[in-house]
Amino acid sequence: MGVTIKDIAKRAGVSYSTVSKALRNSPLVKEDTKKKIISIANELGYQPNVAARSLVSKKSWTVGVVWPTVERVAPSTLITKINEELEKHAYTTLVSINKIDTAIETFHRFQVDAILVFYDRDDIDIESLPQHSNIPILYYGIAGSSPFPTIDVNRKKAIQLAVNHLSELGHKDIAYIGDLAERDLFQIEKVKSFKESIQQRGIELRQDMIAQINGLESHDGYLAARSMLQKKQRPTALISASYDLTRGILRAVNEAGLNIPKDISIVSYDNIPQMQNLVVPVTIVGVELTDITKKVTEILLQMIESKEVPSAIYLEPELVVRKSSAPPKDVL
Amino acid sequence: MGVTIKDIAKRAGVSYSTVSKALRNSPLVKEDTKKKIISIANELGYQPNVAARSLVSKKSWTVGVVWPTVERVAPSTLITKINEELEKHAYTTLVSINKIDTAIETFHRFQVDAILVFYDRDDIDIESLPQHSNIPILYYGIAGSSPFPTIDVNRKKAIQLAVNHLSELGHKDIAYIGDLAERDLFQIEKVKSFKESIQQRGIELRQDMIAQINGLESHDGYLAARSMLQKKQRPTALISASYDLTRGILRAVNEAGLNIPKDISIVSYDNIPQMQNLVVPVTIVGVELTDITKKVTEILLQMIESKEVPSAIYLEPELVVRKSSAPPKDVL
DNA sequence: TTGTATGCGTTATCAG
DNA sequence: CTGATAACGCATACAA
Repeated sequence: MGVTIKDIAKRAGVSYSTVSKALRNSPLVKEDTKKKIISIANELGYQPNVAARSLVSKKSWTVGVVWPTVERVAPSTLITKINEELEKHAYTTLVSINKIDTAIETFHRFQVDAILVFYDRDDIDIESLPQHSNIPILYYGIAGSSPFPTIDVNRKKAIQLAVNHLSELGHKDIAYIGDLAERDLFQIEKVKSFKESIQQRGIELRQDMIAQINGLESHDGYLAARSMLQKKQRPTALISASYDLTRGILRAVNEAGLNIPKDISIVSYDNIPQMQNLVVPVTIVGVELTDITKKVTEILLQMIESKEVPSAIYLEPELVVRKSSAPPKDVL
Repeated sequence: MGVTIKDIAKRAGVSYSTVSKALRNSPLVKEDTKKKIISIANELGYQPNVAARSLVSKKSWTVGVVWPTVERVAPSTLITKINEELEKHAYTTLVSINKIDTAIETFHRFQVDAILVFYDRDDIDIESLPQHSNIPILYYGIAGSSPFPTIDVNRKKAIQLAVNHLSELGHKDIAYIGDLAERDLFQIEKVKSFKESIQQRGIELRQDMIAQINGLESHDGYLAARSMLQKKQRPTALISASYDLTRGILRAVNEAGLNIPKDISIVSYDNIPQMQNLVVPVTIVGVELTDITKKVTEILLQMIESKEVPSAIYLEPELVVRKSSAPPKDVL
């Protein structure tokens, strides 16, 4: 059996309520007694029983993260960072990889203080979700796609920034390389935004400027870019949907003997530091990772304190211009 | 506040102890009463409070999984499967992505029934781990590298099988493609076994037959294979350390215009179904995924029932010969 | 400054 | 079959 405050009390020759106070660092306990109790607790390897504690205090100091698509790499960095951030505020995070409804159920049973849901597929059965949960639930995804408050990094706006940037430089033949096959809301959102933005700039939308690929791995980007570059009317600029794709694209461009940005410009989604360290520092659009984690943590804490939060929180993406984008040849 | 059995009792006009029994499907409650109570519970959206339950019954029906290296893709499928398997036995699994010692601490506070630790780095501070835990801990890794009982899929043996298979076919120039840069125990173990096995077969160990690569992505395998194939004394067989690497290797071989298995044989680690669906069905070594998940679950359940388990459980890898391996040309 | 008593939601034991 | 009641480990209002 685990060691309890009663065991400590016995050893210290005090009542167990004094132990409880001492361990919670209450000012109502003499320093000497406190020290003694704490040292005994450490000696015995005491771990407070969450069950008992949260039963009485109705707080578990735990945030549940719902992450049914573990296989996807993208959110893992994000989750790691959010975990670190929450730790600073004394919260522990626990992850469930079950499907969304059972995961939420589990976290209810565990009485976590808040739930963060990651989900990017379009196959959620909204009906099956608890319509009013007594535990606050925050969604990370696309505003409006779920009944919960949602943090949206505004992929729509990000792609728009990319298109506008290239268009302002004078590009007319802009291609988009991103996954179309997956039933992935984030990818769908980005392609949609590409089409809209192109038309808003008064550029004719050519279907062959949208790559047909089936994955988000580096190699998928490579293949897509290669076939793009072989076209008779080759694009003068490429927009990539992710870091991994960009790496592949860079390889294809290199193999084709083209110069970036002289022969072709590249703008990539994903605002992460690694983008600077590629063969050519790449122009990027997106919300900075630390901005996301900070915001997510902030909102979660607000929800826990039962403050009102808006139903949609948009994070503003930025455009960071680097060496990979420049005016096209004919404009120079 | 959440709804409790007392709320249900009030609505049903019975005592809350009757409700408790009814919900646990006790035979001591009349069917009618039971039905009524259950329907009220559903109506109210009742969720049993794990805190209270595990406080009295000393069982949380939960297994904690320690997985500090979320960014690594490899274990994710495994964890998903283990989760499914445990579900069949009424257990919930919760994942912690914290570092190993704090994760174990957390799970202690949550009083989970067992802890499964995934860790493949060599930088664990064994001293910092609880030396005797009242909660059973199972390690997934390399036997002997931790103080806990360990499930070991015997990578050593697997690579040996690969080497022997190729050697028996008549190959002498066998190269190994796997990551050497990472401080990853699994990779280290495999390279080590390659060297030993080669020598055991009386083949001279050439250092240039071990690829120097820095990652486990498909593209890393591609690059490594390409440079291998350009050597003056080209290997007649390649052993790959993982599925992803193999995909890259296949591409490189194809580009070089070589035929598998006529010009070169391929044997890959990772016993997963996808291996059959590559351009050439690939000969593989390793323990089948389902064998691993079944075994892990079995051992976990045994530990929970406080049965003794051996300190090292080796899972026997198998060799599945497919189209990608054949005798070298000179032997034909 | 310390100790006593109560209750959190549930299960389990015992009496009705 | 059903209903009191004790106990699980802890925090806290209150008493000493």
